Amino acid sequence: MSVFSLTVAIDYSNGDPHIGHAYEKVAADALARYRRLQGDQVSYVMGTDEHSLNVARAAREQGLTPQAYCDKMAAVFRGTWDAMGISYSSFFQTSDPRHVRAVQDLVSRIHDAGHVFSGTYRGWYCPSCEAFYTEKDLVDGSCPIHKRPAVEIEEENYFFRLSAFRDRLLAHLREHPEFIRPDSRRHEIENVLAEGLEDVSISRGNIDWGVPLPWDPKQVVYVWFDALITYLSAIGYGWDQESFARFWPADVHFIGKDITRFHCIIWPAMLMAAGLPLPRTVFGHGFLSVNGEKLSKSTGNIIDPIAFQRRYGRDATRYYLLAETPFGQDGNIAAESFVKRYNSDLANDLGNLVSRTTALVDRHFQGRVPEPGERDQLDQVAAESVSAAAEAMDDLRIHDATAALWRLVNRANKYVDETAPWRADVTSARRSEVLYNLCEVIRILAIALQPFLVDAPKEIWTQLGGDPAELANSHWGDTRWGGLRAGQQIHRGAPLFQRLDADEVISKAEGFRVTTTQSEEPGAHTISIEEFRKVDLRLAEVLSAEKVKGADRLLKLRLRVGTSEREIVSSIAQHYQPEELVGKQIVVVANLEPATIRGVRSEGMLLAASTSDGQLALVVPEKNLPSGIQVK
RNA sequence: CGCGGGGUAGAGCAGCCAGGUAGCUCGUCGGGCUCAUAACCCGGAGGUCGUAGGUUCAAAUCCUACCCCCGCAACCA
Repeated sequence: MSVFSLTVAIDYSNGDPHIGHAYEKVAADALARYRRLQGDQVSYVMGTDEHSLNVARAAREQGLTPQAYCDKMAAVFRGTWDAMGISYSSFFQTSDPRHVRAVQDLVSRIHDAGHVFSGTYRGWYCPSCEAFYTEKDLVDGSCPIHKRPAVEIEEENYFFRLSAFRDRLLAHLREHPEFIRPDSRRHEIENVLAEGLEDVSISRGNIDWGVPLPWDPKQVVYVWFDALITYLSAIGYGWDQESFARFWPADVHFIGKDITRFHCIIWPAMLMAAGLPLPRTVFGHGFLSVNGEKLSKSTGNIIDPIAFQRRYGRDATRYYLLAETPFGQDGNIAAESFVKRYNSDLANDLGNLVSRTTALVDRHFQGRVPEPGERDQLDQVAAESVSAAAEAMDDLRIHDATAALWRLVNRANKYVDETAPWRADVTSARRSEVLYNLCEVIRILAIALQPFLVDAPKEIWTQLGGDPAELANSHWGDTRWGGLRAGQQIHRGAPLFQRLDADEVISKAEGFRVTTTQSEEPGAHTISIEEFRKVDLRLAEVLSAEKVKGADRLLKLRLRVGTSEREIVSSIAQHYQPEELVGKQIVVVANLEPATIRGVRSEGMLLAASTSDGQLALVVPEKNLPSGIQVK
């Protein structure tokens, strides 16, 4: 028996699961189920990424210990995947003591092998939290708790000598082009490598929520290092050597394209440093949008996969995610495309095929599968369809696999029309072989559809009169023609997929609603009048404006503030032409600590309102007043 | 000149690497069938393949220039 090992990205346990999470899990689930059908022993690993400051904060806000909060969130995620029929074999939390030990073990190996040195780390620090943030944590460059700009600060900690692995990584990519897929992502990584690598910090001080470094417990392992190691710990690294030896290296890591670099550069370098084999393939899949708008954790626009499948069924949810968009490319979710795909593929093609076939068997053969005879080449069509589907799955082209199976569905529907078994002038023998062929096609589909749909295959099998346990134990090879026994009693059932009313789905858009959670209620944190007075807001007049070279978003503005002049840099180049700003009055923060951006000194900051989807408007006085006067 | 992907019927995509009647799904129009979930099957209309040049007997496909979108990187006082 061969082994197949795959993973999905562990989820940041700081928000509810949304359709984007579900997409990756469903795709991986299709692959896992397919490999099991092929007889493999499959490991499918997922989990939650918990050692983040935001997690600790959310726990505090809810009056829970970080661990209690993480367990609660893990239960939410697990519950979602269970409900969707995701057949994971291991769900691992990074707070699991076994994971903590695994991280310490691996980091020690890298350290002992001489790939770690101490150095100075520069990062974003929030004085109010007394803690460092990653860019991932920051909201518009500010601390997510206190909403004030994080300060760039330095700290002594430990570094991983990533730069030393550049040549080996390049060589690996050359020898194993399948290491990064799709190809476009490999090109991206090749370019990054060509430009050279910088060593990366792997620890943080001043944090107590995380994995302590074995050789310096005052520091914790940087969350990314920590998170990646889940791929090892979840399958037994450090606690079940036999399991680990069996399931490592992974065959595939499924990840979102945003984290390609971590998985294609840092992760393999870590493994090289620790003397472990690399995973065969890292697959960076595309992102889903909803009605053309990006899903994003920070703006909180999500579709709840559970609400969606409660309304439309989990097979429809799975099928839509898998068949609508080529895995690897970005996709869009919309009520219009969903209802079309549901009605045409699931209801009209597949469901109706089963319905008309069982109806004919019912009527003409008292519900018993008739005797086989001439196959009319349907056996060949079935074999081609099934093998094309297998080939597509082996190549991780999941949507091609469903398309291949639907070629059989469509051919069978056409066959019904060609043979017209309902007609009175069709001989009983002819009708018998035709309907056997159709039933056999349906049986084959029930087996081959199992990776993609979890409920419909059972229903089809049962309607055909088969034993569900037999289907559960079926093998991909059972799609060979002729497996159906004549005489089997069929049980005509309700339509597999009831057609949806397109107008109703589109107008109500149930389950599609994008819920935008406010990141924070206005006024949640109050400041005193004294604190406000510290901010020196002034009216200023734009004397001149020009683009900052080498930066797409930056404009350099020369301002008159009262009797003095100053320059500020602002990221509004995509919203305003330099010339249209000249002469305008704007509001600036006049006593902001100067900073140098892109080599240009900026003495202050202008006020503008912006939305998450990229609209921006300058704050300007309602009528012109002398520049330099205070705004309050 | 930072790197990469892309611009093909109303929509979404394939074809391009290995030039030679432009294909698929949905929609649309017409027909057939009436077993079936008003489903199924057949046929039609609809494309100067981003623009302009070039190579060639022949270019969506190769070459050059340009325009426009989208990622990544950079940048975000």
